[in-house]
Order: sequence, then structure tokens, then C-alpha cells
Amino acid sequence: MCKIHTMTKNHQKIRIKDIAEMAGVSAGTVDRVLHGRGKVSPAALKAVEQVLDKVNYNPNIYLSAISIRKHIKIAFVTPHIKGSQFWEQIHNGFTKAINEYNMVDLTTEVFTYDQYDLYDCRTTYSKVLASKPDAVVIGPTFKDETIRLTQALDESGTPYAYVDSMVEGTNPMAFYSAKQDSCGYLIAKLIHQTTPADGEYALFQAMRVGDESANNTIQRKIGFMDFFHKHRLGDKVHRLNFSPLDGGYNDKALAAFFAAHPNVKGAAVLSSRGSIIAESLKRIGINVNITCLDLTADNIAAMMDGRLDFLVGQRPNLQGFLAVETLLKNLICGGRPEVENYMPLDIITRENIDFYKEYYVQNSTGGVEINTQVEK
Amino acid sequence: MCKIHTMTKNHQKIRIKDIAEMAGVSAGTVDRVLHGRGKVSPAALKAVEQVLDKVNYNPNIYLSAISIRKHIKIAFVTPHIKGSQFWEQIHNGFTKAINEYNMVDLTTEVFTYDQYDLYDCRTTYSKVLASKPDAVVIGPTFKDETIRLTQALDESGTPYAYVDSMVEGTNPMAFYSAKQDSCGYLIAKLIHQTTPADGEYALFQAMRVGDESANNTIQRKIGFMDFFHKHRLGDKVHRLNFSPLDGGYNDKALAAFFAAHPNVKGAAVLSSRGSIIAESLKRIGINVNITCLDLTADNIAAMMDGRLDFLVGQRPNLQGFLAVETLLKNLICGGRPEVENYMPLDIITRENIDFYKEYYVQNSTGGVEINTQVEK
DNA sequence: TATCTTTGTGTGTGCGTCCACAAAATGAGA
DNA sequence: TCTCATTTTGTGGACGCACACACAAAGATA
Repeated sequence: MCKIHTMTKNHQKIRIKDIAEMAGVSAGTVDRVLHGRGKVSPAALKAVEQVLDKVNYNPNIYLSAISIRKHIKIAFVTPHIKGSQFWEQIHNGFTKAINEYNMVDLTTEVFTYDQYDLYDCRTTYSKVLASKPDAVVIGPTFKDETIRLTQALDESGTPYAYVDSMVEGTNPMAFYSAKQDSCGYLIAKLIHQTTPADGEYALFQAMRVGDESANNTIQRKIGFMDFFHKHRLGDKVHRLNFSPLDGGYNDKALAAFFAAHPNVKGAAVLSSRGSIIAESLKRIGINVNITCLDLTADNIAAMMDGRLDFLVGQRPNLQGFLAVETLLKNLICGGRPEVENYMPLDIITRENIDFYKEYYVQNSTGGVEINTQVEK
Repeated sequence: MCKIHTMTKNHQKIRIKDIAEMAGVSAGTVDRVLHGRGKVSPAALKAVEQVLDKVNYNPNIYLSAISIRKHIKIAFVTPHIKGSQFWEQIHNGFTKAINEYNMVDLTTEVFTYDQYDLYDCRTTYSKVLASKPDAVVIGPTFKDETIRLTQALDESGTPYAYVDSMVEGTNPMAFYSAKQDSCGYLIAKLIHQTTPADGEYALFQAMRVGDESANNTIQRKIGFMDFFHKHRLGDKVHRLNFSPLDGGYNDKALAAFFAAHPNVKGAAVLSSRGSIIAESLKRIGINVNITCLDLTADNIAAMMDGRLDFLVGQRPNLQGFLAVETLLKNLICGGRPEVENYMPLDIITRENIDFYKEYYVQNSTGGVEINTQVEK
């Protein structure tokens, strides 16, 4: 018996003309319905909408983009990129989206602020508003400031999307981020699973994280401790603060820490600064499993070198790409996207890192071009 | 000091007209160069090519697609989909690509064969050739048959791409697959790292795998054993064959296996059939870590239920999507893609599986529509 | 001068956007 | 019921960009 599955299918695009024909109206009327241009009688409206429900019409966005007579200005506002590969990767995602939609008549403006300086954030946000963009991608840090910014954007009907995290109490078109508590929980699970049953755990916290909002770090810690409390291992977790800058301080602090807690076999850093701990531990000759976040150059190097065991990636460039794409699609074709978008939490080890590198580090044609200008 | 990074950039698309102007020729000549239509003087050719090198012209494929006057017929030829979620996910990727490029005047034909029946493969392949497709996506199983098929395709100048694995000795436009030895190596690493130092390891092999080519399984085993040999643990790995169908047989065989090897704490199944082992072990009350491949419904359920510890995913739907996209881009816009394309090996646990499900299981608008017809 | 090669120009096609104008339908008032 | 005004609808075209072909103009060669 020879069973063959075969299908031949002629794929044909539904055009405006087709919809007009099906609804028994003219293409002009369909156009009026689709774009809310001019008046349409209730009867015609209903007929067109019924057809639209049935046929799932999606206009080719790339064709719409060249046809549209609109100049689009997108503003990006995030913490400073310099020195933060996480934000650099997010911006790479922006760039990739802009390159992909290069047929759009587009202007982009990049605004970055000092994430430790609320007033800088405030002035930067006001500059964003002053430039009157058609859409904004926001990498938020200060909650109240962001609420104020988005209220102004809501008033002017300007769509905005978040990357990295969501700000509750606002109405973005969409947000793209990792679920931070899940991230902490996952890291806890990983170090627990790779540590002997009698081992204890360390949670190293950077005194001043360079890459992410304080809220994210808090959420991660909640998830992290949640895991250990669920497993009744809360008292096996020991904490230590470290400096992202002062290696000498870390060496001493870590040596004292491991003298006090010799059973600690697994360590977590709930930020991207795991390589700092890894280097310090290498110097003082202590060998424990370390897990942290993000595929930064330092972390990748530390992992290739065997000093980091697991990395958890949150696809920053995909976040950036999708945020821009979503806003552009909305501006060009209309329609409402899914608002909540959680990125996969990629588990990276030395054995699979090669396949992820290109997805994280080099995902855009060019880099982010930044024209640094110092004001006043 | 208030340092503000700001960039304003007007993005503008390079058009054929622009290239013509820059090269000091007419648009017609540029068109002739781009599409190899008609004759062009060496001087003009050089001028145009120099500009092309400089400006990185990429024609908007979606616009090319509506302009091109070509009917494209793509053939998909893979093992039977029924009962194999891996191939179903690959076909979901096909469908997604077809939907995304629905402005192309496209016909698709799906051919599937029994991967245990060389003669069925042969007759299916000959049907593929008989239908004279413009491009073929191949999910290969039988090496020699595939070489024969691709020789015929090479002769007629028909581009083809592989999913799931590459067949050496052929010249595909591209292939999209996971690196199977790395996959085996990664699985070895995972079960090693999550097993106590004095533990031993099991490698369970399905007698007749339902989902993948024998070659893939062999490659995985090579990578898997490579890890243990490198760590001088080769003698700690114990093997057992199991039946993908007969649960009763497995129960007995596994009980005997663990009686003989009580120190086995970590187990690998180098196919997607891990859930079968997991269920059997649950029935006979043995608790070991199990790692296997692929996010099939069974495996996802087993993982949610806590019976599977790690899954390694190979992004079948992305493979399918990219294979189709690559062929379409080549047919429409020309140009040569990257040939070697290795998918990331996603490490999945109960803690991050939620974020991957949609990427694997439901990644296309509709399902794969198959019109089953039994011949002769 | 005749012939051939190369190049420029023009036109049509595909589809969605968007404007202008004409045609039709509707309503109100006389 | 007729007229006028208003609303709604149909039609046609231009534009954006790439593709594809036809034909004429220019140059080169014999």
C-alpha cells in the first residue's frame, strides 16, 4: 500500500478589489471603510465589514509603506547605551527593524538618559515630547516619570511601546520584555539543579547595576527567593554585595564570604555582571557554579573560558526589533497588536552558546550610529 | 553636566533610478545588469557594479514579488507528517512562510514518503521531479536517493534547500538544521551537570525512531559519547533499547535495567521519544532525570508534569520557515544566501517552557492543510 | 552606407493609498 | 410632485517602486 499525502494549493492574495466585489460595492467604498475616510452608509459599512470578517484581509505592509503619503518620525528613549551591552543590543534591534522597513519615509531620533539621574530622565522625556514624534519606543526606568510621559502621549494619541519592562498604570500599544520573576526563578532552579544536595547558595548583588532598572532586579530577586522558599531552602541562600568596578574590594569580600560559607557551591548574579564575580573568584582560586543574565561580550568570554556556567538571555535585540515593527505596522496598516509579549528565557551554556551568539550580538546590518553631543 | 545622546536620521531607500544616476547610465541599463537581461557594455557594467558595491542595494522583495511575472511552484518533500510532531512543526514553518509571502503567485505541492521505505521514497522523489517545481524543500532521510534527486535538480537548475539535516555531496541553496553532534554533546553535558558526582548514566534508544533520520541519531550519539569519553566517564554510560510502542515491554526492560545499574541517576533519549521512558519509569516507580529532544505535545505534557527534566529544541518551524523564505527570495530577487544555517539548540525546562511553546507549537496562522489521498 | 551592438526611453502591469470629480441616492422644503 | 441641497457612492487618475518588454536612438564595426 502506497499512501501519498499530496496537496496542491494556489495561493491567492485577497485584494481590495476582491473585497469590493464580494461586498457589492466599489473599491473606493472599501477604501473608505478601511481608512475611515469620508462617509459610508450603514448598509455598505455592514456589507464590507462582513466580508472583512470572513476573508481575513491583511494588506501587504511593504506595499502600503511605499504607497502611504506620510512622513513618520519615531523616537527612541532609553538609558545611555555606552557601556551597556544590553541596551546596545536593544538598539541593534531598532536598527534592524529600520533597515527592514527602509521603504518607509522615516526619521528616527535617539534620546538616552542617565538611569541614575531622575532629573536627566525628566528633561530627556520633555525633549521627546517637544520633538512631536509619531511613535515612541521607551526603555523605562523611572516609573512616575514614565507615567507622566505616557499621559502626554496618550493625550496626543501617539502610540508607544516598551522594551525591557512594562510600566503598570500606562496603556502602551505593546511591550516586549522578559518576565523578570520567572527569570529569577529559572536561575534559582538552574543553580539548585547543578549543585549537590548538601550544597548552599550565594546571591551576589551588584551595588549599582549598570544595565537595568531597579524594578527588574527586584522582580528577579522575588522569583529567585520564591524558588528557594518553595523548596524550604531559604536559609541556605547567603547574600553578598559586590562592586561592579572595584575588583580588589570584591576579592577580599568574596574570600571572606567563602571562608564564612564554605558549603556554597552555586552562585547567582541577578544582573549581567556575573563575569565580574567569575573573574574575582578565579583570582582567589575558588570554584563554584555561577549563573547570571545576558550575553554580553564579557559574559560570553567568561563562559567560553569556563568561568560562567549558565547564562539566561532575554533577547534584547528581538525586543527592540518587535517594538519598532509593531509601531510601524500600526502607523502604516492600523490594527491592534498583542499588548503583552514575553520573550523566551534562553538558557545558554558553553555547549550551545555558539548558536546564539549571532542572534544576540550581531543581529543588525550595521551598528547603532550615535551622534554624541554634549549640551551646556 | 547633562550629556545627551541624540541622533536624527532620515532614512531613504536607494531606488534603481538612484543607482542609474550615480552610475551615469539609464534605469534600463541598471535593470539589465540586475537581471542579466540583454547586453551591457563592459564600461557600463563596471560603473553599475561599482555603485552596487557601494550602496548595498536591496530591492524590496515584497514589491518585487508583486511585480514579477512568474508563477512559482514549490514542492515540499518530507517524511510523512502524521504522528510526527517534528515534521508537523516543520510544515507549520512552511505554511507561515507561504502566508507571509502570499502576494507571490504561488503553488505548493506537498509530497511525503514513508521514511522506512526506500522504494516509497524513490517513487515520491520521482513524482517531485515529474511535477517540475521551481524550487524544492527537502527533508531528507535516504542519502543515496536524495543525491540522485538533487543531481536531477542540479541539471535542471532547480534550487533546493534542506530542513532537518544536510546531505553531504549535494549542493543545496541552503540548509537549516541543528548540529546534531552538538545536540548530543549538549544533552550529555546537561545530564552530567545535574547528576551527583558518583552517579551513572543511561542512554535509552528507541528501536525504531519515529521522527528523524537514522543519520541524525547517529550524529547525536557521537556527540553524546564524545562528552563522556572526554570526561573519562565512558564506562559509566549504560545503554538500553526500548520500544516506542510497547509500554509493557519497556516497563520490564527498565525494571531489569535499573536493578542491574542502581547508580544510574541521569538518562538521555537522543530522539523525541523521552516521554515514553518517562511514563514507563513513573509506572515502575523509578525517579531519574531524563533529557530528550523536541517540544512535542507528549514531551511538553511530561515536562509540565515533572517527569522530564530537560528538553532540547531545534526550532523545526523556524527551519521550515527559513527554507521556504530563502528559496522564494532567490527566485524573486536573486542573490545567494548563506548555505550553512545551524539553529540554536534551545534548552527547555519546566521554568521556561511557557515562553517557548508558542514559538514551537503554534507558529503559523493556520495548521497545515493536508489533503490525504490514497493511491492505488 | 549597411549592419550590428549597446543604450535610452517609453509604456504597461501589479497593488495600495489618496485625492478629485462625477454620478447617484436621499432628504427637506415648496 | 418637483426642485435644490446634501450625503453617499462610483470612477478615474496619479504616485510610489520594481519588473518586463518594445522600440528608437546612438554608437561601433565592417
